[in-house]
Amino acid sequence: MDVRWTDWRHLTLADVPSPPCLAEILDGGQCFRWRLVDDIWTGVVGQQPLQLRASAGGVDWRQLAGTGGATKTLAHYLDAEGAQARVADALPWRSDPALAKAMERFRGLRILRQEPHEALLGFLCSSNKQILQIRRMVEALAMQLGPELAPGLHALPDWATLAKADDRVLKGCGLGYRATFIRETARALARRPGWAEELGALRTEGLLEALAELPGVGPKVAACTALFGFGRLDAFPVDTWIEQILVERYGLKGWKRAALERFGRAHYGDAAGLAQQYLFAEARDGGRSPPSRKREGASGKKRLW
DNA sequence: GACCAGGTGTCGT
DNA sequence: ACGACACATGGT
Repeated sequence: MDVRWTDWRHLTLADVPSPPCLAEILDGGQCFRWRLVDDIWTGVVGQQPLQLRASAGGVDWRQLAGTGGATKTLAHYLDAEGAQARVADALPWRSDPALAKAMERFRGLRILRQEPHEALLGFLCSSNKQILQIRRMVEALAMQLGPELAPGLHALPDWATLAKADDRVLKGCGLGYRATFIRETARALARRPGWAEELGALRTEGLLEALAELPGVGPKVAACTALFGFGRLDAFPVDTWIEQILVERYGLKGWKRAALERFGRAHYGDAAGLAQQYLFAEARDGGRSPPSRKREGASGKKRLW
């Protein structure tokens, strides 16, 4: 349990997130690899264990003692130079009060630059599950099948490992019926190690179609993988939360998810996925009751982060 | 115990 | 093409 870390270093961020916003970035449901203990975030970026904490002007961070520098990795992962802040300004917030409110409340929110592998694996676990449960599944997969990088800190398993994994081990990770999705997708991708580069060469529309050919990948998981794993800011995942907020704020009752996805991409434009992230954070913020078909329970007051 | 969860696959019309 | 339902598991 004894992990040796370097001294803290500072990373300046172009658009500084507040501590709650940093929590939303790291643990709001776009990524499932970070956990918070005593104001310090611990996670794994690719093959690199890292720790983060909020800091004036950016974040403080450190890595395992004796490992190669991770400055560039982290700067890219967090979009330190602020590419997203610039495209965010092109979103239609001037004419869209709902979006403007969310962008103001979550200033500094950003899409993490995850690897395609991590995003796909994480969102293969996501169907019909709460974010907390997804994080536990991904953590279990790492602990059970991923290479150990430091005591208690594991990378995610690769597709070849997942393809060969004992069914009982997968089920033991709490995957439920998703174990089949993961095993079958792993079998398909283990045979082509260059899958991410191949798919990455496609335009977003083609990327979404290609991803959706994988078992367990429908429109929503494909959009999340494109957005979070391939950096396609024009991808627009529509889940229960986004569906609710679009229906509520734009009067789109009765619209189907495919139609809502088209609406989102048309209305928000090239950075629709970033707009989605603001709306998602807003929808889940403040212990609002989840989008329920039946009741608006007045008792649902828990913070998920 | 019933109901729900950042959906998807598979059936019926 | 669209709607309904099952799906494993864990939490409330």
